[in-house]
Amino acid sequence: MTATHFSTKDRILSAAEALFAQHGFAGTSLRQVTSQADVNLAAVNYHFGSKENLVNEIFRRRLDQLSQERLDALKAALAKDSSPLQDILSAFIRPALNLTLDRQHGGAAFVRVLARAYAEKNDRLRKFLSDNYGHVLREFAKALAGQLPELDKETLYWRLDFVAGALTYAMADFGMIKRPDGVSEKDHCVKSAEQLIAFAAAGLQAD
Amino acid sequence: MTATHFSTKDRILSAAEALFAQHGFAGTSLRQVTSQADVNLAAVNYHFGSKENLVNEIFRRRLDQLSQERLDALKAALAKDSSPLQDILSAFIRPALNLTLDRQHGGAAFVRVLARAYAEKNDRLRKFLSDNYGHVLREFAKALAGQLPELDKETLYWRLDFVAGALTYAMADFGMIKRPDGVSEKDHCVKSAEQLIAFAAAGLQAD
DNA sequence: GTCTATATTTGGATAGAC
DNA sequence: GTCTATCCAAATATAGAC
Repeated sequence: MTATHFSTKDRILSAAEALFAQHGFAGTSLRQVTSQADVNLAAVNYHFGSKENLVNEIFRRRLDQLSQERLDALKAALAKDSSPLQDILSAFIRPALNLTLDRQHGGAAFVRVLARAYAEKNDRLRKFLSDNYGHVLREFAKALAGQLPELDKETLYWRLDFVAGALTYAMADFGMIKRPDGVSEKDHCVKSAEQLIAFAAAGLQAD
Repeated sequence: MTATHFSTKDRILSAAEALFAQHGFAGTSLRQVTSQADVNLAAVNYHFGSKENLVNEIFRRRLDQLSQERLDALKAALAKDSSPLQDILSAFIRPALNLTLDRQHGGAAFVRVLARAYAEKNDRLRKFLSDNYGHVLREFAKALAGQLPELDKETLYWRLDFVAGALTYAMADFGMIKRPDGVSEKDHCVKSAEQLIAFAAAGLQAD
């Protein structure tokens, strides 16, 4: 396979990701997917077995990479002499927000798929995500707890939930903030990350 | 109509709200709705014209009340000699979290419907919400700006987005935090509000 | 306003040729 | 691995009796 060739499987994944981002899982038909991917209707069931499994594969393709980037960044932050809160938060937040930059490869669409997944609260999908990627969150909770020794565990978990909510919201571009015309996408993303890290660090350290 | 009588229309609204919360808009069929409401399949189209209009009516029923409660609480907070940040945030956050307590009347389900609405990013629905309830958010932004004079407008809007995200996330119970067995629902809600207000106030005041 | 019955469309999935 | 054709279930919506 050359660098410019995309297999039927890849084309289906990318088309499905874009459509799921726009219309949701239930709101997207396999006919739309195969049409946009320019493959035959039967191809989805051939390559993925079912619509549900196609959804799982979309998550796997993105989250394997995102988790690795987050853990690598966390490791680097913890390896330093001091590991300020901001560096740990940065390790969690920046790789996620960077996905929103990746329009070329559909990362931006995936971010919205992820936000939908939270809203859907599909039990099987949640179990899939928890089983496969829950350990990443636990690593970060542990690292943050180390920097906030005065905080009781319960409060820490509350606040981590709030950070996750703010991040999801910011990533999926739900809010009022729109990128101004003069600002590049990359600069906007960097700014988002800085703003969120400062906000989250202060919130985590509230009295 | 007596206090204990619920019209076909009301029963449809409540059943639809509960089902939309659980399975999403596209994921819920009118057959499920009419079956759960114990009305005939044809009743939805008779009373609401279409599925889409049924969705809008669900939002109208809840948001008219929520917006009024928020604005009343804001007015009360601003009428006092001093209006600390926490009181303004409380006016925004508590009425929303109180909805999660209202299991009797389905408010808890609506909260998740609202979270879905953000994720859906349905343009017609977003316009409906912005047109009808956008002024509430602007009132709060103005009030908060008055308490944070040193903050530039752009940063304020960023942080408001983060607060909205954290609130949505907390309300819809997406995160890791689960209500412990020994704690009543009401206590859990009060605790959520306190935690979020403290977190948001600190975040808003970050350097 | 409510019912039964049904028209019409659309969806996921599969069989079987190539 | 890919295609056409098709099955079958489920969906929205409507027509017309009561």
